[in-house]
Amino acid sequence: MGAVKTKRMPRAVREQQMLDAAVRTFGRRGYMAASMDEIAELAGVSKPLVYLYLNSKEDLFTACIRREAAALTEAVRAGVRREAPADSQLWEGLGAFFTHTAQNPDGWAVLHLQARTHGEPFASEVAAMRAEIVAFVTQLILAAAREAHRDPDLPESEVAGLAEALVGAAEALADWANATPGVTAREAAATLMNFSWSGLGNLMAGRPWSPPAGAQPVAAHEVSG
Amino acid sequence: MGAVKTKRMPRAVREQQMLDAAVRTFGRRGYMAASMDEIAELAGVSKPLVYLYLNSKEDLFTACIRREAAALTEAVRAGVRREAPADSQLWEGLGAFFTHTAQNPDGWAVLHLQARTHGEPFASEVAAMRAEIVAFVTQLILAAAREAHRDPDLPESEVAGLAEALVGAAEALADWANATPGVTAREAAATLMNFSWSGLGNLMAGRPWSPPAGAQPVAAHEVSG
Amino acid sequence: MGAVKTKRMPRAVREQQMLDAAVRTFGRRGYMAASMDEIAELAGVSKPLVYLYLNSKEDLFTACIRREAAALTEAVRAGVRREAPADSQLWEGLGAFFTHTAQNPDGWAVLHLQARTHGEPFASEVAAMRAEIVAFVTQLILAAAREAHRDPDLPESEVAGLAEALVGAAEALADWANATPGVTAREAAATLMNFSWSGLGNLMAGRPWSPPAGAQPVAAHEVSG
Amino acid sequence: MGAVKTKRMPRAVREQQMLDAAVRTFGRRGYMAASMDEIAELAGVSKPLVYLYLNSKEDLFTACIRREAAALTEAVRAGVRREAPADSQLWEGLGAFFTHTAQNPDGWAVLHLQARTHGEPFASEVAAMRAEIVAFVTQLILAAAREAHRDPDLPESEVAGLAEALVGAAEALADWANATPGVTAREAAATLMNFSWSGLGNLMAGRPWSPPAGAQPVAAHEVSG
DNA sequence: TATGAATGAGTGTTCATTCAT
DNA sequence: CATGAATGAACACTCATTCAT
Repeated sequence: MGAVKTKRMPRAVREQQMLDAAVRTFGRRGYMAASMDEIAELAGVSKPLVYLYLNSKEDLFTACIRREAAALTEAVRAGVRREAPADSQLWEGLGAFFTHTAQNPDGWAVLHLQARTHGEPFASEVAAMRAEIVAFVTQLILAAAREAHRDPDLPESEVAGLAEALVGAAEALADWANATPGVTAREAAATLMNFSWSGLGNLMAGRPWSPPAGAQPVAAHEVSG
Repeated sequence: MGAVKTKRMPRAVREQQMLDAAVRTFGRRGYMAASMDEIAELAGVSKPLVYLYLNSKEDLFTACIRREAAALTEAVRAGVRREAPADSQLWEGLGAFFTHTAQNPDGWAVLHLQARTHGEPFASEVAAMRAEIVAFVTQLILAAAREAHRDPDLPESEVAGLAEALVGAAEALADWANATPGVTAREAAATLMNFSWSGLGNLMAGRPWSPPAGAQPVAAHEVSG
Repeated sequence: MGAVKTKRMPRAVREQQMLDAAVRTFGRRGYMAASMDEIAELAGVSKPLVYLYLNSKEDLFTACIRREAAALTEAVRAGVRREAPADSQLWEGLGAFFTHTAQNPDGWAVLHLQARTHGEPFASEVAAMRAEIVAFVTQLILAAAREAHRDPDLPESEVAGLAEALVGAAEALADWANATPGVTAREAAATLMNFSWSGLGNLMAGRPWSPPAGAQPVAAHEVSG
Repeated sequence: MGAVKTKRMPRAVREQQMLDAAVRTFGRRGYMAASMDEIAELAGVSKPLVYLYLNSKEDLFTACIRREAAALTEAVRAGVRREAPADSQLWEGLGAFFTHTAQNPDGWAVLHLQARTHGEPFASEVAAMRAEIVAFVTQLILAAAREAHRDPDLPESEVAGLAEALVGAAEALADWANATPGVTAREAAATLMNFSWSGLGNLMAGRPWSPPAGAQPVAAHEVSG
């Protein structure tokens, strides 16, 4: 199952192989239960090489967190057209988010489960990424208020709480979609848009949210597949 | 800080002391980083006694999960008047939930962080509790539809997704409230009710949700205290 | 060659067994080349027990140094009659010193070779013991001057240097006596008394130093053996 | 602080750079704690080159011992006028010895501390050099006896012991002088001449040894500098 | 000549777990 | 009922050493 044993690779390539193996192992076993032996074997290299390139288990885990956090935020960023209306941006962002977490379950487990469970310095590493996302959602909510020609008389902390709730819901739905066969990224995004934009009250009243024309909730290749 | 060393306690009492120590240690250090030595010392007993009563680290952790899961579900159950309208029940349940998680941060960490991060058999143990809560919320949503005199033409899986989203949002807000000084259980519950019941769209339109008369968002003793 | 495997010893006894094994191993292999595995095996216990009782390799080595330093200074102290003339005291002290180092070659190696070669905190540990001995010799030299009814117009630092030289000569002769079959502690002591008390010049002139009546250069049992 | 990285040096030069780095590292860290990585980096070359030129860590250390032993004996030899009286030769030899050890503390540490502490084959390597010095001192003592027109009725082994004592005292004083600010090589030599030539007894009687006219206790360039 | 890439073997240390009392 | 004494098994980490280029 490990990578084919190829010898004499340039350092950059080997490092990525190691990070791949580490993300997979950390994501499945957890930070402490993962052994450097197992990671090295899965990467197809000897343990000393892992230490030569990545210094320590702690540094290796931190590198995993950073790489996966960057990949996730980049995926969301790339999926959102910043000039679109607020609900379109949210719809697109959620689509990109659920698509990415579905395609990278181990990376998602590292970020969402493992990094938060093993104290400093890992927790703050992933907290920084999460804060970035929460800030983005907060801006979206304020933009929606502006678009509705309303002063956001909601206090700051109230908006922060709403953004937290939305992000938390998205995280839970990502786990749920990964664990429930047959639920696509698009469906998860639609469920969350309905929930968050219309609210349960409106849903009950028969007024669901519907995707704006032209919004792209998931990557093109996913739709065609 | 450990329990005062008293001799000859009845078994049930000793066991609770051990579970107290274990929940605290597991919640703060994590499952793997917690050592049986530390737990035994914190409980004020010798290590062999922990093994005599609780068999193994795995069994001890499982016992922690079960006890904390039971305590949490019981707290929510006790906070909800089952004959009240759906939104009242949700409001009361959320109040009870945020109150309990705020008062039991270690137990909440065991359930929400540690138990889910260390594979089987712990993950399914806590998944069972979570499924129970999700099922309760699902029933609430269906009841709300009935109260609104609408057939729930929403497909089953759609409702399940909504319930997952709501529960996920609640979990995130519990962490947020615990980490943000000055946010009370009542405020967290109100934020989530607004978010989930009215939806962001209605909030923007100036139609927030407001607590029904007679609903108790938090346990009575909390209000009086 | 290891101690007979006896089970369930009281802690104090086991600790001495471990120190015995450690002194022997450190003395022969050196601090770094000695492995905790080897020490544990030689002591007839498992490695975790060594750690349980003695904490770390560093602490174990420090404990060895302290025990051997205490034993050596105690042996010298016990061999010297403090009310005797200065040269008698030196003669007795040297006898005790050479006897002890001959009977404890591993302990002597720990003190004289290993502890000084591996930096702090070991070096200062043994330096303290050595300083004590140098101070004792310094007092002896000053006492000799007083006995000769001379003001010691030798400057302080000069006397310190003489004491250093005498102690250094004793250390070298201890190694030499241990390495040269047939050289007894008594002979080594006599050689050094001649060298230091009479000086080469006097020896050449046919005026060697001779042991004062009643002085005991070596332990009684050694003489009879 | 390492040598400037210059390419294409002749082999002999590169080898000396490596030995310089090795002596410094071995002298400060000890044989086992010194890593080939550190030595290579300090020498400004890659690790394989060190192995190409010097074969192994053991061989490298042996080469260090040999070079430093040769340098020390050569320094002493160069400082002594072989046709002078015995005490002059000793005085000059000691001066050269203390000067050299003060100027080469790392080399002295290698010879006096490290090489003797790590077993064969290093111990016998340095023992050979030491034996040479002891033999030289033995000859000096016998020559002094001849000069005093006395048959050395001292037995061979007695003279050997005296030489051992003198050399041991010199070694200890070298360490002492290096560790004690303000003690010069000349003072150390004078102290040891007094101690060994006159003896404590004569010192007490007010008959110290005094340097013969024309004797050179330290290298000429030191005096002028 | 010179080196970046790579590893086998071993180190100190920890921990869950079990006896004998 | 309760514990001091003890260990098998594993883990993170390091280092001398060697290829392939």
